[in-house]
Order: sequence, then C-alpha cells, then structure tokens
Amino acid sequence: METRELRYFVAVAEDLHFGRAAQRLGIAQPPLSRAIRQLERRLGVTLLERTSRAVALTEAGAVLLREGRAALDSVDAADRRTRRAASGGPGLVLVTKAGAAADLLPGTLAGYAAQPGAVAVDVLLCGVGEQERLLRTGRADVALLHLPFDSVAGFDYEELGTQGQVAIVPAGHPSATLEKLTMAEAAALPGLPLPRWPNRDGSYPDGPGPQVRDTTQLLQLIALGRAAAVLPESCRLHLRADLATVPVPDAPPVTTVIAWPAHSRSLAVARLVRAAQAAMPRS
Amino acid sequence: METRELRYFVAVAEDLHFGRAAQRLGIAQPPLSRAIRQLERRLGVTLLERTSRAVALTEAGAVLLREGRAALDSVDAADRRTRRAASGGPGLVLVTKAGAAADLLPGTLAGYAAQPGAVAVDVLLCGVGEQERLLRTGRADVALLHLPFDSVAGFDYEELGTQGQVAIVPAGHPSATLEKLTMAEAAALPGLPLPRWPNRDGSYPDGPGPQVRDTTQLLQLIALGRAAAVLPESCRLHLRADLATVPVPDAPPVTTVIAWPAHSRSLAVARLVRAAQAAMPRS
DNA sequence: CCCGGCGATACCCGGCGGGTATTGATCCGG
DNA sequence: CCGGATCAATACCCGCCGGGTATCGCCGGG
Repeated sequence: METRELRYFVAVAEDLHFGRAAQRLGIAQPPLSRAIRQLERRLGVTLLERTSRAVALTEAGAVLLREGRAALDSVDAADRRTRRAASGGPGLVLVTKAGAAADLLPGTLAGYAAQPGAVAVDVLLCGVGEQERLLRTGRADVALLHLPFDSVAGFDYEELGTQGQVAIVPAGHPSATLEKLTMAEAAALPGLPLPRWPNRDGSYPDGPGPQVRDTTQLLQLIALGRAAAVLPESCRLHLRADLATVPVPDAPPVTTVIAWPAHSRSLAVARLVRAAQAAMPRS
Repeated sequence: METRELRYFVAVAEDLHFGRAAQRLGIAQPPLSRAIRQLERRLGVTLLERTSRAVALTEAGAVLLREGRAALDSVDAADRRTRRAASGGPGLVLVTKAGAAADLLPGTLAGYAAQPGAVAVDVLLCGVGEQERLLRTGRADVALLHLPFDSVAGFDYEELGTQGQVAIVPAGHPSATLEKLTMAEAAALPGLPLPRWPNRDGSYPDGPGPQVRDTTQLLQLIALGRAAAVLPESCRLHLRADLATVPVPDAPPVTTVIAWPAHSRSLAVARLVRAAQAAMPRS
C-alpha cells in the first residue's frame, strides 16, 4: 500500500465526495476514482459503498480511515524528523499549551542548556489538544501535558508533579474574597460561566460559556467579566493584576507529565526529560 | 515520501550494501541506487555516505531508519487491520507470551464471549518480547504484558493486577524444600543457572545460563536440571509435577497489564479490556 | 599491475498515474 | 412524467517514472 493511495483514500473518506476530494488533492476526479478502485482491488476489500448519489464508508473503510491517518502521521513524522536531523535546525522541539506549565519550563530549559552537549531547543506553544498531533507528525519531539485533560495514549512519559486547582475570577468580583469554592459553586457563579474547550476534533461542546482555545484568551475573557475558570494553581505565578484566585479543594488534581514518541530513544530527549525532572520543585 | 522508497531505504540501511539489499527486495541494483538518490534529492538530505567500498549511515539516515521502520509498521497495520475488518476472520487477536498469564486468560475469554455482540477472539502465543511488534504491525489488537519485563511504550493499557515471584526448581532438588529464597540465592543455585532471555533485537546477553524463548522451553530445561528460574507466582496454577516452587519475597513484583494500540478506539477492544478486569481475582 | 567487487551511469521499455471527454444512473423541480 | 443537474464510472490518450541490461569508474588486495 503506497502513501499516495492512503492519502487519496483518506481524502475521499473524509468528505465522502469524489469530486470535492479530487479538488482538494489537486487532481481530476476520474484518476481518483480509479486509484480508490485499485486500492480496493489490491486489498481485496470494499472500502466505500457508492450509489450514484452518495458515498458511504463500509466497516472496513472506517478501519482504514482510522489506521490510515495514523500511518500517514508516522510517515510525515519520518519525513520531518529526517529533515530536521540533517538541516542543523533546532535539535529538539518542545511543545506545550500556551500559558500553561509556565512554572517549570524556564527551569527545564535552563537546566538542560547548562549540560555539556545540549542541542538547541525550540519551544512551540499551541492550543489545547494540539500537542498530541504535533508529536505524532514529527513537528515536535517532546511535550508537556496535563493529565487528566490531555491524553498520553501512544507516548512514553514521566510524571513531573501534581498540583491542585484554583478558580480564576475578576479581581473585583464578590467571590474573589471567598476562602474556597467547590466545583459546583465555581460552575454556577452568576454571570461567570466556565468556558468551553475544544474537543479533539476541533468542535466545541454545547453550553453557555464562551469558546476558548488557549489560556491567554481565557484570562482576557475573565478580566472582562465574561467567564470564570478552574485552572492548575501554578497559573498564579504569572497572573495578571486584574484577576483573583480562589482555591477549589474538590477539583481533580492535575498531573504534569513530559511525554515523547515511544520509539524515540534519542539521547537529547532523555537528557531533556531528566532536566525537567530536576526542575520540579519537590522531586 | 512513498512507502516503496521507505522500504528500499530501510533495506539498504539495514545491510549497508546496495547489491544484497536489491536482491532481498527482488529488484536489480541500479534502480535501487537511483531510488535512494531520488529520495535523498526529494528530502534534500544525504542519508548514506558511500565510498565505492563501503556504505555508511549519516546521522539523518539513522533517524530515517528508526522513524521509517515505525512508519512502515503503521502502514502494515493499516493494511492488515483493514483486511481483517472486511474478511470476516477473527474479530480480535489477543497475543500473550506462551505459558504466561494462564491464570486470567480463560476467565477473560469466557467473560467476554458471554457478552452480547461479542466477536470471535483469536489467541496468539508468541515468544518473549514479540508482542509489541505484533501490536504495532496490526497482527494483533490487544496484548497481555508483564511489567517490568515488557514495555508498554506507545500503547494504552490498563493494569490488571500485581503478583509476587517464585523460584522454579526441579522437584528433587535440595532447594525445593526451602521456605524461601532471596534473588541472590536463586541466581546462585549450584548447577542451576538462571536462563538468558532475548533482547528486543533478538540477540542474547552473555552469561552462563541457557538461552530460552518461551516458558515451555524454560520449564523443560528446569525439569532436566539444567536451569532454575524466577517467575510470577501464577505459573504455579499449571505447573508440571516434576517442578517445585519456592517464594522469592525480594523479587520485584510483576504487574499484568492489558495493552492495545493507542488509536484503537474499537468497541470490541474496550469490551475485552473490561472482561479482563472483571476476570481478575480481586479487582 | 591487474583483477574483482561495488556503486553510478547510460539507455531502453512498458506500465501506470494523470488528463479530457463522455456515459450512465439517480434525484429533483416543474 | 419528463428534462436538467449532479456525480461516479468508463473510455481513451499521453508522458513520466520505475524497472531491466550493459557498462563504466573507483578502489583495495593479491
């Protein structure tokens, strides 16, 4: 099975329309039809059920869509990492959510850079839920994630530490002076709904709160009195003056982990992981 | 990057000899040379350093060898799982080490099969250290592994339980009557060396003990008085009459886990995992 | 110094990927 | 009930590229 065939199939399976898929791929429709048929012939499997009005995935087609995406990600990763290994660029790319993990990132980078033989480390800040794909497609080598929000499925990782969560509210809000809040109370602050984070596919759940993609956005909204949020307590380290925090003892504790692709046995990654562990306050 | 190019490169990188690699691939040498050069041109990266007498990997080449193997595994997995999804075959393939996990396998299979909508489950017994590759190449969907011996790198998993280890010795051996052994004592039983298990690449470490690939082989050797072993205590359930066990309290505890590829969100896998958890004696 | 091994080059051929034009089936509006 | 619109499939052509054979150039060893 060639990656071209896989790319073609994934494109068709995604919008279930040969014409549009061909356009997206930059080829004409007939060659695309033929390529898919040939793929089906070679696999000996019907992947798509086509009537002349609609295209639908068979069960096997759904499997190939899922597995094919993963395979294409791996190929992408091989391509990108090879290019990076050659073209002197950054030796490592570390990715984390914008505005999160600010507590141990400086220490980790400094601790690693101080080691003999350390390579250049690029830091990539991305929106919520994007880290996994960046790791899987080779755009990044190592990520700082927060359990239980992010998934470490498919990666090796080391736990770095656990912290409680606090509610973030506008500084002038009545609740800012409270000693503590429960999750239920934080979710029901009048006029301050909790925000909605994107699902893995980029869509947003229904609900009253504003849609947000990163912490900076969110803090801005809170300062405007449009939302409240419950975040790991380390965010207090760099909090804006117009926001206040209230502990939420019954919120689930957040574990920060450092994760990397399982087959990456690179020395540089291993050293960076050690540096991150050393940068933890109490490890 | 096409999988054909990747396959070609991996072949050359593996034996560092264009002629032999071409033979293994079933093509002539010149097209192979040309394909590699073309891959290098397209990547803009030198992968191999060739003199007319020797071929060597560059640093980038080493990266592509590692990443390329992983990518090819993913593509293989997509192929195989798609074929299986279509051609009615077994719905799930569960893999475990021959002779291990015998305690909870029957209960798991029975518990799962009793559920409505259960699909056929094939059981694949393999040698030590082979499970990971079977999972990654789509030959299996779910594996029973034993930490800390096996690696769960790159997989999702659930812990099923923890057990101590016992020494296995021939029934007539003087040590068979002891109440317990330390690891050090078990390793130094006169005339009964501990066996050598294969590394991940299939090679064996140096040492005095016999080389073994699975538990059946090992038990046979112990019965012959050629070896001793330290194994999880669940192996007592189906122990041959000519063998005896002695607890080894200071051996590291063994955790049995059920693991599956991270992106496999299949309902069947989820149900089988639940059945395995339910089959545990005290979970 | 010549031979043997090995990768690169030169050259040819056939198949396949891609394009255009058209057909055929199905749904929808009048 | 018919005609147009939509969309995948088919037919057919072309040029590129993957594969083969023959040969060269480089280098190390006897």
